[in-house]
Amino acid sequence: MPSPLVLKLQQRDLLSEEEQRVLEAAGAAVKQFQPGQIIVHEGDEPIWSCLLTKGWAARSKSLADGRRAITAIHVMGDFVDLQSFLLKPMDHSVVALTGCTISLVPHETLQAISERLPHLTRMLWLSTLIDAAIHREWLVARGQLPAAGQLAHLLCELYLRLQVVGQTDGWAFAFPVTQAVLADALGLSAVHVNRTVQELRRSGAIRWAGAKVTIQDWDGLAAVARFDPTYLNLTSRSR
Amino acid sequence: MPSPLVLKLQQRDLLSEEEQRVLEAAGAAVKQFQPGQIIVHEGDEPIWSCLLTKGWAARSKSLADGRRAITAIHVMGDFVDLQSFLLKPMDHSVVALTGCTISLVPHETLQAISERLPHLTRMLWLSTLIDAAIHREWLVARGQLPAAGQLAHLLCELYLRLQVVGQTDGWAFAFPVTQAVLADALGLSAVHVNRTVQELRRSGAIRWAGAKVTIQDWDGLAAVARFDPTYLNLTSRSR
DNA sequence: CGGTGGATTGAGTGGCGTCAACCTGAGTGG
DNA sequence: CCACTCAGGTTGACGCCACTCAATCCACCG
Repeated sequence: MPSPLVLKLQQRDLLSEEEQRVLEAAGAAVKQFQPGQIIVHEGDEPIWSCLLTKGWAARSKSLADGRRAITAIHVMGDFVDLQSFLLKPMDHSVVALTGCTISLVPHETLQAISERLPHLTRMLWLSTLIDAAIHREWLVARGQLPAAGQLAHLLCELYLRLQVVGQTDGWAFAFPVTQAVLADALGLSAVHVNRTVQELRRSGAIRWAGAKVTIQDWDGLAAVARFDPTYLNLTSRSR
Repeated sequence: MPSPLVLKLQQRDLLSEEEQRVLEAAGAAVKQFQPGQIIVHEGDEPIWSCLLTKGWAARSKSLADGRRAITAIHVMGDFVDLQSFLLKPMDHSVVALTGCTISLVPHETLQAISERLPHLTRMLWLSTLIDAAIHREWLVARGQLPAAGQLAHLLCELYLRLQVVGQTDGWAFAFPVTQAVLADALGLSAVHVNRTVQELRRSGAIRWAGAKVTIQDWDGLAAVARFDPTYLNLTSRSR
């Protein structure tokens, strides 16, 4: 059974046996985190990068006045701070949203990959490029969509990303995230997130109870969100 | 005289003679664009990437209803669509904001670099990571700052980026961009951008006449913007 | 059974959007 | 040399989306 990271990359291009082996062996240690715990601190200069193998995490930046902004939500298989290999110091923190299992990949290992395995290097590069594409998409949503559109967009995106790593169940997926977290991710207030969730529920596009979201009307949801999955690069081609 | 791209990368880590030579020789052709002209179309799968050697450009995404969102503003020395080397098809367009000179770098050349020059590859990777860091910073500003803060943030960022490529003149820089473009970049209406510009002028933080912006009070501007330049990675270290 | 985190609801407010008019300067042509 | 045009900047009136504050509900848990 391939790891979720391999699944994710294989979706975009074939990995050789050797590349898969190198990736599976890249983690030097495994660490557990509690919900709310900080996985990587803003300002740090880590000597390894964190591969999220279980749970949900977010990149967050806290402002002087106590507010915080979430700039990315990560799921199983995401290399949450791969960029810290080259980008130092960390300009944001990584927080565990649920209990998390993290595999620590030493920067030495990434350095070695970049020296000896050009194609695998490009695939890792690609995964940071997809992160950037997601950021751009969030920026568009922020500027142009009303709250319901933004929330719908996030749900569409997460559904597809979870599907890639086998974490969906038909049209449903586990979404163990509080509305306060969503507020920080969408740039809305918690109160307004709540009203927006209800709006989507009432429209019949989704069902959302506890930590489980079910998409009842993909087309409707995608229409509200103006969702176009191109940016996720979910097709396999030579890279 | 090194090219602006070399200047930009040298700011982050030393480039060897060979790496500089390769970069300077990477452009296979030069192309001119008029203001408003589209440099790369959304949906295309270019076989080269565009290095902006003169002028201003933006990444933009237009929505069904005719609105457009600008997700990045680029200046001399920026590799505007380096990501199209690995990320296909283009999920957004690149537009010339002024007259532009573009140097076309074939993906073949980038491929060759990635196979033979690991350090230079990491430096190019780095430059896309800085783009992503800028996206994150914009996301934070969008969610957490009022209009004046957002605009101030953009000005602080552009000032530093222009300084790296020698395009500032003391505290002043040329900023040949209409308020309508700014509106699309900040997710505001053109009318509100206008009022916000006036607010910053009145506060004494900047002077802004025609296409020239002068920062009169950096600390004040940075305070309004909650600006912290860490994310631009403007220090040299081994990468 | 009280405590606690999260979801929900209501009332009142304000930042920013829209619409629409007007101003200004640069370029053009008669 | 002036009328005209046009893009971009500026201003005012008015409305709405989303914010804040504050209370209440609910489920779970020690």
